[in-house]
Amino acid sequence: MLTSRPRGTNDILPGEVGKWQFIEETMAKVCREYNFREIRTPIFEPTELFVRGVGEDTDIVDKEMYTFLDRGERSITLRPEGTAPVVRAYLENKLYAGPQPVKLYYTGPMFRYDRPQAGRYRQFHQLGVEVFGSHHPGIDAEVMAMAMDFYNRLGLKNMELHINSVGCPQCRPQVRERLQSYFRPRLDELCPNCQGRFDRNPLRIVDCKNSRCQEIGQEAPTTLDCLCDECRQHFDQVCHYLQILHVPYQIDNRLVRGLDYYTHTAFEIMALDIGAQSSVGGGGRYNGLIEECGGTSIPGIGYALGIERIILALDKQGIQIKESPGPDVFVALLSPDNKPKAFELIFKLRQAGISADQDYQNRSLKAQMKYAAKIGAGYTFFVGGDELKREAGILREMATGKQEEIPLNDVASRINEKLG
RNA sequence: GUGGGUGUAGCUCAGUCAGGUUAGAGCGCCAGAUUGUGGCUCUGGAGGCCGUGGGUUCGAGUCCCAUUACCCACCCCA
Repeated sequence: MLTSRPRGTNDILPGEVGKWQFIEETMAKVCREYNFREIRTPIFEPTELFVRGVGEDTDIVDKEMYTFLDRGERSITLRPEGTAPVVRAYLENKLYAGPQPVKLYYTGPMFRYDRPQAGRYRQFHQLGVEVFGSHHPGIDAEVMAMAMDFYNRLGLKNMELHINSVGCPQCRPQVRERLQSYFRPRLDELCPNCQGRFDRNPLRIVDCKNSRCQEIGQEAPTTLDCLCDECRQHFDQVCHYLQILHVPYQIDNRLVRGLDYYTHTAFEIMALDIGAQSSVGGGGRYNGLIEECGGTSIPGIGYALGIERIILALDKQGIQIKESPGPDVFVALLSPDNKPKAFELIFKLRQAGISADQDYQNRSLKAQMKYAAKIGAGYTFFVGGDELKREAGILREMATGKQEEIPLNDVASRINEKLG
Protein backbone atom coordinates (compact mmCIF):
# COMPACT_ATOMS: atom_id res chain seq x y z
CA MET A 1 0.00 0.00 0.00
CA LEU A 2 1.47 3.31 -1.05
CA THR A 3 -0.56 5.23 1.47
CA SER A 4 0.21 3.43 4.68
CA ARG A 5 3.35 3.65 6.73
CA PRO A 6 5.27 0.61 7.92
CA ARG A 7 3.85 -1.02 11.01
CA GLY A 8 5.01 0.48 14.26
CA THR A 9 6.22 3.74 12.72
CA ASN A 10 4.74 7.21 13.04
CA ASP A 11 4.54 10.41 11.07
CA ILE A 12 5.21 13.38 13.28
CA LEU A 13 2.94 16.05 11.85
CA PRO A 14 3.36 19.84 12.01
CA GLY A 15 0.71 20.04 14.72
CA GLU A 16 2.70 17.93 17.15
CA VAL A 17 6.25 18.63 16.12
CA GLY A 18 6.33 21.50 18.61
CA LYS A 19 6.39 18.96 21.42
CA TRP A 20 9.39 17.24 19.90
CA GLN A 21 11.24 20.50 19.50
CA PHE A 22 10.44 21.48 23.06
CA ILE A 23 11.77 18.17 24.36
CA GLU A 24 14.89 18.30 22.21
CA GLU A 25 15.61 21.92 23.08
CA THR A 26 15.12 21.29 26.77
CA MET A 27 17.50 18.34 26.58
CA ALA A 28 20.12 20.37 24.75
CA LYS A 29 19.89 23.03 27.42
CA VAL A 30 20.13 20.60 30.32
CA CYS A 31 23.04 18.83 28.67
CA ARG A 32 24.90 22.07 28.26
CA GLU A 33 24.40 22.89 31.92
CA TYR A 34 25.68 19.47 32.97
CA ASN A 35 28.49 19.78 30.45
CA PHE A 36 27.55 16.98 28.10
CA ARG A 37 28.40 17.36 24.42
CA GLU A 38 26.41 16.01 21.52
CA ILE A 39 27.59 13.13 19.38
CA ARG A 40 25.92 11.83 16.23
CA THR A 41 26.56 8.31 15.06
CA PRO A 42 25.21 6.32 12.10
CA ILE A 43 21.74 4.84 12.24
CA PHE A 44 23.11 1.48 11.18
CA GLU A 45 26.15 -0.42 12.38
CA PRO A 46 27.72 -3.82 11.81
CA THR A 47 25.44 -6.42 13.39
CA GLU A 48 28.31 -7.75 15.43
CA LEU A 49 28.51 -4.53 17.45
CA PHE A 50 25.08 -5.11 18.97
CA VAL A 51 25.49 -8.85 19.36
CA ARG A 52 28.65 -8.30 21.36
CA GLY A 53 27.66 -5.05 23.02
CA VAL A 54 24.08 -5.68 23.99
CA GLY A 55 24.49 -9.37 24.60
CA GLU A 56 23.52 -12.51 22.77
CA ASP A 57 21.00 -13.64 25.34
CA THR A 58 18.96 -10.46 25.33
CA ASP A 59 15.57 -10.22 23.67
CA ILE A 60 16.85 -7.32 21.62
CA VAL A 61 19.50 -9.39 19.89
CA ASP A 62 17.52 -12.58 20.01
CA LYS A 63 14.41 -11.43 18.20
CA GLU A 64 14.09 -7.68 17.79
CA MET A 65 16.84 -6.51 15.45
CA TYR A 66 16.34 -5.15 11.96
CA THR A 67 19.21 -6.97 10.30
CA PHE A 68 20.01 -7.31 6.60
CA LEU A 69 22.87 -7.95 4.23
CA ASP A 70 24.01 -4.95 2.24
CA ARG A 71 25.26 -5.20 -1.34
CA GLY A 72 28.72 -6.00 -0.10
CA GLU A 73 27.37 -8.99 1.85
CA ARG A 74 28.02 -7.24 5.16
CA SER A 75 25.55 -7.91 7.94
CA ILE A 76 24.07 -4.58 8.94
CA THR A 77 21.67 -3.76 11.75
CA LEU A 78 19.55 -0.68 12.29
CA ARG A 79 20.58 0.42 15.77
CA PRO A 80 18.26 -0.93 18.46
CA GLU A 81 19.87 1.23 21.15
CA GLY A 82 22.36 4.03 21.41
CA THR A 83 25.05 2.98 23.85
CA ALA A 84 26.97 0.46 21.78
CA PRO A 85 27.36 2.85 18.81
CA VAL A 86 28.58 5.64 21.08
CA VAL A 87 31.07 3.29 22.69
CA ARG A 88 32.24 2.30 19.22
CA ALA A 89 32.63 5.92 18.21
CA TYR A 90 34.51 6.70 21.43
CA LEU A 91 36.99 3.93 20.69
CA GLU A 92 37.25 4.45 16.95
CA ASN A 93 37.91 8.16 17.31
CA LYS A 94 40.17 7.66 20.31
CA LEU A 95 38.26 10.01 22.54
CA TYR A 96 39.94 8.22 25.44
CA ALA A 97 43.12 10.09 24.52
CA GLY A 98 41.57 13.40 25.57
CA PRO A 99 40.66 14.65 29.02
CA GLN A 100 38.52 12.20 30.99
CA PRO A 101 35.73 11.68 31.72
CA VAL A 102 34.07 12.13 28.35
CA LYS A 103 30.44 13.16 28.71
CA LEU A 104 28.29 12.70 25.62
CA TYR A 105 24.64 12.85 24.64
CA TYR A 106 22.76 11.75 21.56
CA THR A 107 19.28 11.69 20.15
CA GLY A 108 17.64 9.93 17.25
CA PRO A 109 15.60 7.01 16.02
CA MET A 110 16.12 3.45 17.25
CA PHE A 111 14.64 0.32 15.72
CA ARG A 112 13.28 -2.82 17.30
CA TYR A 113 11.09 -5.40 15.63
CA ASP A 114 8.53 -5.72 18.37
CA ARG A 115 4.76 -5.90 18.44
CA PRO A 116 3.55 -2.30 18.69
CA GLN A 117 1.36 -1.14 21.54
CA ALA A 118 0.84 2.01 23.60
CA GLY A 119 4.26 3.59 24.05
CA ARG A 120 6.05 0.96 22.01
CA TYR A 121 6.97 1.32 18.37
CA ARG A 122 9.30 -0.28 15.85
CA GLN A 123 10.91 3.04 15.13
CA PHE A 124 11.08 5.05 18.31
CA HIS A 125 13.23 7.90 19.49
CA GLN A 126 15.63 8.10 22.35
CA LEU A 127 17.61 10.78 24.05
CA GLY A 128 20.59 9.37 25.86
CA VAL A 129 23.74 10.32 27.71
CA GLU A 130 26.95 8.40 28.31
CA VAL A 131 29.94 9.07 30.55
CA PHE A 132 33.19 7.27 29.87
CA GLY A 133 36.24 7.05 32.05
CA SER A 134 35.10 7.52 35.63
CA HIS A 135 34.32 5.10 38.43
CA HIS A 136 33.17 7.87 40.71
CA PRO A 137 29.76 7.19 42.30
CA GLY A 138 29.07 10.90 42.01
CA ILE A 139 28.79 10.43 38.26
CA ASP A 140 26.11 7.79 38.74
CA ALA A 141 24.19 10.21 40.91
CA GLU A 142 24.73 13.06 38.48
CA VAL A 143 23.31 11.09 35.58
CA MET A 144 20.21 10.20 37.56
CA ALA A 145 19.83 13.71 38.91
CA MET A 146 20.12 15.07 35.42
CA ALA A 147 17.40 12.76 34.18
CA MET A 148 15.07 13.82 36.96
CA ASP A 149 15.98 17.45 36.42
CA PHE A 150 15.06 17.05 32.77
CA TYR A 151 11.62 15.61 33.56
CA ASN A 152 11.00 18.43 36.01
CA ARG A 153 11.83 21.06 33.43
CA LEU A 154 9.31 19.54 31.07
CA GLY A 155 6.74 19.99 33.80
CA LEU A 156 6.23 16.27 34.43
CA LYS A 157 5.04 15.16 37.86
CA ASN A 158 4.97 11.85 39.69
CA MET A 159 8.13 10.47 38.15
CA GLU A 160 9.68 7.70 40.19
CA LEU A 161 13.36 6.88 40.24
CA HIS A 162 14.03 3.24 41.05
CA ILE A 163 17.58 2.18 41.69
CA ASN A 164 19.41 -1.04 42.35
CA SER A 165 22.84 -2.56 42.12
CA VAL A 166 23.27 -5.62 39.95
CA GLY A 167 26.77 -6.36 41.17
CA CYS A 168 30.02 -6.80 39.32
CA PRO A 169 31.95 -9.76 37.90
CA GLN A 170 33.26 -10.30 41.45
CA CYS A 171 29.92 -10.83 43.14
CA ARG A 172 27.74 -11.92 40.23
CA PRO A 173 28.74 -15.59 40.46
CA GLN A 174 27.77 -15.57 44.10
CA VAL A 175 24.41 -13.98 43.39
CA ARG A 176 23.84 -16.51 40.67
CA GLU A 177 24.71 -19.40 42.91
CA ARG A 178 22.51 -18.26 45.76
CA LEU A 179 19.59 -17.64 43.45
CA GLN A 180 19.95 -21.01 41.81
CA SER A 181 20.06 -22.87 45.09
CA TYR A 182 17.01 -20.89 46.21
CA PHE A 183 14.98 -21.72 43.12
CA ARG A 184 16.25 -25.24 42.44
CA PRO A 185 13.77 -27.05 44.74
CA ARG A 186 10.81 -25.33 43.07
CA LEU A 187 12.19 -25.19 39.57
CA ASP A 188 9.26 -27.04 38.01
CA GLU A 189 6.77 -24.56 39.47
CA LEU A 190 8.28 -21.64 37.59
CA CYS A 191 6.88 -20.44 34.26
CA PRO A 192 8.56 -21.95 31.17
CA ASN A 193 10.27 -18.67 30.53
CA CYS A 194 11.88 -18.65 33.95
CA GLN A 195 12.89 -22.28 33.71
CA GLY A 196 14.99 -21.21 30.77
CA ARG A 197 16.32 -18.26 32.73
CA PHE A 198 17.40 -20.51 35.57
CA ASP A 199 20.62 -21.45 33.82
CA ARG A 200 21.19 -18.45 31.65
CA ASN A 201 20.33 -15.56 33.95
CA PRO A 202 18.61 -16.44 37.22
CA LEU A 203 18.52 -12.74 38.11
CA ARG A 204 15.71 -12.27 35.65
CA ILE A 205 13.46 -14.73 37.51
CA VAL A 206 13.15 -12.25 40.35
CA ASP A 207 11.99 -9.68 37.82
CA CYS A 208 9.36 -11.95 36.21
CA LYS A 209 5.85 -10.48 36.07
CA ASN A 210 4.21 -13.90 36.33
CA SER A 211 2.33 -13.96 39.64
CA ARG A 212 3.36 -17.52 40.50
CA CYS A 213 7.00 -16.73 39.86
CA GLN A 214 6.70 -13.59 41.94
CA GLU A 215 5.21 -15.57 44.78
CA ILE A 216 7.96 -18.16 44.65
CA GLY A 217 10.57 -15.45 44.39
CA GLN A 218 9.22 -13.55 47.38
CA GLU A 219 11.97 -14.66 49.72
CA ALA A 220 14.68 -14.97 47.12
CA PRO A 221 18.04 -13.45 47.94
CA THR A 222 18.58 -10.13 46.20
CA THR A 223 21.70 -8.77 44.62
CA LEU A 224 21.88 -6.24 47.39
CA ASP A 225 22.23 -9.13 49.87
CA CYS A 226 25.25 -10.54 48.09
CA LEU A 227 27.20 -7.52 46.93
CA CYS A 228 30.94 -7.58 47.43
CA ASP A 229 32.42 -4.86 49.60
CA GLU A 230 33.36 -2.71 46.66
CA CYS A 231 29.90 -2.86 45.09
CA ARG A 232 28.23 -2.27 48.41
CA GLN A 233 30.36 0.77 49.01
CA HIS A 234 29.73 2.12 45.53
CA PHE A 235 25.99 1.70 45.91
CA ASP A 236 25.97 3.41 49.31
CA GLN A 237 27.93 6.30 47.89
CA VAL A 238 25.54 6.68 44.98
CA CYS A 239 22.64 6.85 47.41
CA HIS A 240 24.56 9.31 49.51
CA TYR A 241 25.12 11.66 46.58
CA LEU A 242 21.48 11.42 45.54
CA GLN A 243 20.55 12.53 49.04
CA ILE A 244 22.93 15.46 48.84
CA LEU A 245 21.21 16.50 45.62
CA HIS A 246 17.77 15.95 47.20
CA VAL A 247 16.78 13.61 44.42
CA PRO A 248 14.04 11.30 45.70
CA TYR A 249 14.59 7.65 44.86
CA GLN A 250 13.40 4.20 45.81
CA ILE A 251 15.64 1.23 46.22
CA ASP A 252 14.14 -1.56 44.17
CA ASN A 253 16.09 -4.73 44.70
CA ARG A 254 14.09 -6.54 42.03
CA LEU A 255 15.08 -4.13 39.31
CA VAL A 256 17.04 -5.94 36.64
CA ARG A 257 17.67 -4.45 33.27
CA GLY A 258 17.26 -6.36 30.05
CA LEU A 259 20.62 -5.50 28.59
CA ASP A 260 23.54 -7.66 29.57
CA TYR A 261 26.14 -4.98 29.93
CA TYR A 262 25.07 -3.43 33.21
CA THR A 263 27.26 -3.64 36.30
CA HIS A 264 26.83 -1.94 39.68
CA THR A 265 24.19 0.73 39.35
CA ALA A 266 20.97 0.03 37.46
CA PHE A 267 18.06 2.43 37.45
CA GLU A 268 14.76 3.08 35.81
CA ILE A 269 12.41 6.02 35.79
CA MET A 270 8.70 5.32 35.71
CA ALA A 271 5.72 7.45 34.80
CA LEU A 272 2.78 6.06 36.71
CA ASP A 273 0.06 7.07 34.31
CA ILE A 274 0.97 6.18 30.75
CA GLY A 275 -0.16 2.58 30.50
CA ALA A 276 1.64 -0.71 30.60
CA GLN A 277 4.88 0.61 29.14
CA SER A 278 5.52 2.82 32.12
CA SER A 279 9.27 3.08 31.92
CA VAL A 280 10.20 6.45 30.45
CA GLY A 281 13.90 6.00 30.85
CA GLY A 282 16.51 3.71 32.21
CA GLY A 283 20.18 3.14 32.44
CA GLY A 284 23.09 2.08 34.54
CA ARG A 285 26.78 1.51 34.79
CA TYR A 286 28.58 -0.70 32.29
CA ASN A 287 32.13 -1.13 33.42
CA GLY A 288 32.81 -4.10 31.15
CA LEU A 289 31.23 -2.91 27.93
CA ILE A 290 34.06 -0.84 26.55
CA GLU A 291 36.47 -3.71 26.96
CA GLU A 292 33.93 -6.05 25.40
CA CYS A 293 33.87 -3.74 22.39
CA GLY A 294 37.61 -3.93 21.95
CA GLY A 295 38.86 -1.14 24.16
CA THR A 296 40.81 -1.19 27.38
CA SER A 297 39.18 -1.45 30.78
CA ILE A 298 37.35 1.85 30.84
CA PRO A 299 34.27 2.33 33.01
CA GLY A 300 31.07 3.86 31.69
CA ILE A 301 27.58 4.84 32.71
CA GLY A 302 24.61 6.06 30.77
CA TYR A 303 20.90 6.25 30.40
CA ALA A 304 18.33 6.65 27.70
CA LEU A 305 14.80 7.93 27.65
CA GLY A 306 12.02 7.41 25.15
CA ILE A 307 10.64 10.54 23.57
CA GLU A 308 7.33 8.97 22.59
CA ARG A 309 6.74 7.94 26.19
CA ILE A 310 7.57 11.38 27.44
CA ILE A 311 4.99 12.78 25.06
CA LEU A 312 2.46 10.25 26.35
CA ALA A 313 3.16 11.46 29.87
CA LEU A 314 2.97 15.13 28.85
CA ASP A 315 -0.39 14.51 27.17
CA LYS A 316 -1.71 12.43 30.04
CA GLN A 317 -0.77 15.11 32.53
CA GLY A 318 -2.37 17.79 30.41
CA ILE A 319 0.83 19.73 29.90
CA GLN A 320 0.35 22.08 26.98
CA ILE A 321 3.27 22.90 24.76
CA LYS A 322 2.80 26.11 22.85
CA GLU A 323 2.43 25.48 19.16
CA SER A 324 4.46 27.44 16.70
CA PRO A 325 2.53 30.61 15.83
CA GLY A 326 1.19 31.54 12.40
CA PRO A 327 2.87 34.12 10.18
CA ASP A 328 3.45 37.61 11.51
CA VAL A 329 1.56 39.11 8.63
CA PHE A 330 -0.79 38.00 5.88
CA VAL A 331 -0.88 40.20 2.81
CA ALA A 332 -4.39 40.44 1.37
CA LEU A 333 -5.31 41.76 -2.09
CA LEU A 334 -8.26 43.98 -2.82
CA SER A 335 -8.04 42.92 -6.43
CA PRO A 336 -6.07 40.27 -8.34
CA ASP A 337 -4.36 43.12 -10.20
CA ASN A 338 -2.44 43.94 -7.05
CA LYS A 339 -0.68 40.57 -7.01
CA PRO A 340 2.68 41.77 -8.38
CA LYS A 341 2.85 44.57 -5.84
CA ALA A 342 2.00 42.17 -3.02
CA PHE A 343 4.57 39.68 -4.21
CA GLU A 344 7.26 42.28 -4.09
CA LEU A 345 6.22 43.46 -0.66
CA ILE A 346 6.07 39.98 0.84
CA PHE A 347 9.59 39.16 -0.24
CA LYS A 348 10.81 42.44 1.22
CA LEU A 349 9.09 41.65 4.51
CA ARG A 350 10.78 38.28 4.65
CA GLN A 351 14.16 39.85 4.02
CA ALA A 352 13.43 42.02 7.03
CA GLY A 353 12.96 38.91 9.17
CA ILE A 354 9.17 39.02 9.22
CA SER A 355 7.25 35.85 8.49
CA ALA A 356 4.75 36.67 5.79
CA ASP A 357 2.36 34.84 3.52
CA GLN A 358 -0.39 35.45 1.02
CA ASP A 359 -3.27 33.83 -0.87
CA TYR A 360 -2.60 31.45 -3.72
CA GLN A 361 -6.17 30.29 -4.38
CA ASN A 362 -7.58 33.44 -5.97
CA ARG A 363 -9.88 33.92 -3.02
CA SER A 364 -12.21 36.83 -2.48
CA LEU A 365 -11.05 39.42 0.03
CA LYS A 366 -13.45 38.01 2.57
CA ALA A 367 -12.14 34.50 2.06
CA GLN A 368 -8.58 35.79 2.34
CA MET A 369 -9.46 37.22 5.73
CA LYS A 370 -10.97 33.95 6.87
CA TYR A 371 -7.85 32.17 5.78
CA ALA A 372 -5.59 34.69 7.53
CA ALA A 373 -7.51 34.19 10.75
CA LYS A 374 -7.36 30.41 10.45
CA ILE A 375 -3.62 30.22 9.96
CA GLY A 376 -3.17 32.53 12.93
CA ALA A 377 -1.68 35.58 11.24
CA GLY A 378 -0.84 38.36 13.69
CA TYR A 379 -1.56 41.13 11.20
CA THR A 380 -3.17 41.50 7.83
CA PHE A 381 -1.89 44.05 5.36
CA PHE A 382 -4.26 45.15 2.61
CA VAL A 383 -2.84 46.04 -0.77
CA GLY A 384 -4.95 47.90 -3.33
CA GLY A 385 -7.45 50.68 -3.86
CA ASP A 386 -6.85 54.35 -3.20
CA GLU A 387 -4.15 53.61 -0.67
CA LEU A 388 -2.05 51.89 -3.29
CA LYS A 389 -2.27 54.99 -5.46
CA ARG A 390 -0.60 56.75 -2.57
CA GLU A 391 1.99 53.90 -2.32
CA ALA A 392 0.44 52.82 0.97
CA GLY A 393 -1.80 50.13 2.43
CA ILE A 394 -3.78 49.29 5.56
CA LEU A 395 -2.33 47.28 8.42
CA ARG A 396 -4.89 45.48 10.57
CA GLU A 397 -4.11 43.93 13.90
CA MET A 398 -6.08 40.69 13.91
CA ALA A 399 -6.61 40.39 17.65
CA THR A 400 -8.08 43.87 18.09
CA GLY A 401 -9.26 44.84 14.63
CA LYS A 402 -7.34 48.14 14.86
CA GLN A 403 -6.27 49.49 11.46
CA GLU A 404 -3.96 52.17 10.18
CA GLU A 405 -2.65 53.34 6.85
CA ILE A 406 1.09 52.82 6.33
CA PRO A 407 3.34 53.69 3.37
CA LEU A 408 4.57 50.53 1.62
CA ASN A 409 8.15 51.48 2.34
CA ASP A 410 7.51 51.59 6.07
CA VAL A 411 5.58 48.34 6.46
CA ALA A 412 8.57 46.20 7.44
CA SER A 413 9.96 48.60 9.99
CA ARG A 414 6.50 49.28 11.40
CA ILE A 415 5.70 45.60 11.89
CA ASN A 416 9.08 44.92 13.42
CA GLU A 417 8.41 47.79 15.78
CA LYS A 418 5.07 46.32 16.80
CA LEU A 419 6.48 42.82 17.20
CA GLY A 420 9.08 44.26 19.52
C1' G B 1 5.44 -14.94 19.02
C1' U B 2 0.30 -15.18 21.98
C1' G B 3 -4.54 -13.08 23.35
C1' G B 4 -8.72 -9.37 23.25
C1' G B 5 -11.08 -5.12 20.78
C1' U B 6 -12.02 -2.08 16.46
C1' G B 7 -12.17 -0.84 10.86
C1' U B 8 -18.78 3.44 7.71
C1' A B 9 -17.06 11.00 4.64
C1' G B 10 -10.65 14.73 6.18
C1' C B 11 -11.93 13.92 11.86
C1' U B 12 -15.43 11.91 15.88
C1' C B 13 -19.14 8.61 15.34
C1' A B 14 -24.74 6.78 14.31
C1' G B 15 -26.75 2.83 11.23
C1' U B 16 -24.81 -3.80 12.25
C1' C B 17 -28.68 -6.97 17.42
C1' A B 18 -34.31 -8.36 14.08
C1' G B 19 -30.56 -8.19 5.85
C1' G B 20 -34.76 -4.52 1.73
C1' U B 21 -35.60 2.13 -2.13
C1' U B 22 -30.74 7.49 -3.72
C1' A B 23 -25.92 5.39 3.64
C1' G B 24 -26.66 9.75 7.89
C1' A B 25 -25.12 13.55 11.85
C1' G B 26 -21.72 16.91 14.18
C1' C B 27 -17.09 19.13 13.32
C1' G B 28 -13.72 20.44 9.37
C1' C B 29 -13.18 22.04 4.09
C1' C B 30 -15.11 25.23 -0.13
C1' A B 31 -18.61 29.02 -1.68
C1' G B 32 -22.42 32.69 -0.83
C1' A B 33 -25.57 36.32 2.66
C1' U B 34 -25.43 43.53 -3.04
C1' U B 35 -20.76 48.48 -2.12
C1' G B 36 -12.99 47.12 0.03
C1' U B 37 -12.25 43.31 5.67
C1' G B 38 -11.75 37.38 9.75
C1' G B 39 -13.54 35.15 14.46
C1' C B 40 -20.58 34.75 15.67
C1' U B 41 -24.95 33.43 12.81
C1' C B 42 -27.64 31.67 8.41
C1' U B 43 -27.76 29.21 3.46
C1' G B 44 -25.68 26.10 -0.14
C1' G B 45 -21.82 22.70 -2.06
C1' A B 46 -18.01 19.08 -2.56
C1' G B 47 -16.59 14.61 -0.27
C1' G B 48 -18.05 7.53 1.07
C1' C B 49 -15.82 0.37 -4.05
C1' C B 50 -19.27 1.05 4.52
C1' G B 51 -10.65 -2.01 5.41
C1' U B 52 -9.86 -6.12 1.54
C1' G B 53 -11.25 -10.97 -0.61
C1' G B 54 -14.59 -14.88 -0.74
C1' G B 55 -19.39 -17.11 0.79
C1' U B 56 -24.93 -17.30 2.11
C1' U B 57 -29.27 -14.73 -0.13
C1' C B 58 -33.87 -12.58 -5.04
C1' G B 59 -31.11 -8.75 -2.24
C1' A B 60 -25.30 -7.65 2.32
C1' G B 61 -22.71 -1.59 5.51
C1' U B 62 -25.79 -5.27 8.17
C1' C B 63 -25.12 -12.66 8.47
C1' C B 64 -20.69 -16.44 7.85
C1' C B 65 -15.38 -17.42 6.70
C1' A B 66 -10.62 -15.67 5.61
C1' U B 67 -7.23 -11.77 5.36
C1' U B 68 -5.12 -7.13 6.53
C1' A B 69 -4.41 -2.66 9.31
C1' C B 70 -4.90 -0.08 13.76
C1' C B 71 -5.67 -0.07 19.17
C1' C B 72 -4.89 -2.51 23.86
C1' A B 73 -2.62 -6.33 26.81
C1' C B 74 1.10 -10.52 27.58
C1' C B 75 6.37 -10.89 26.72
C1' C B 76 10.16 -7.33 26.68
C1' C B 77 11.66 -2.54 26.91
C1' A B 78 12.37 3.46 25.61
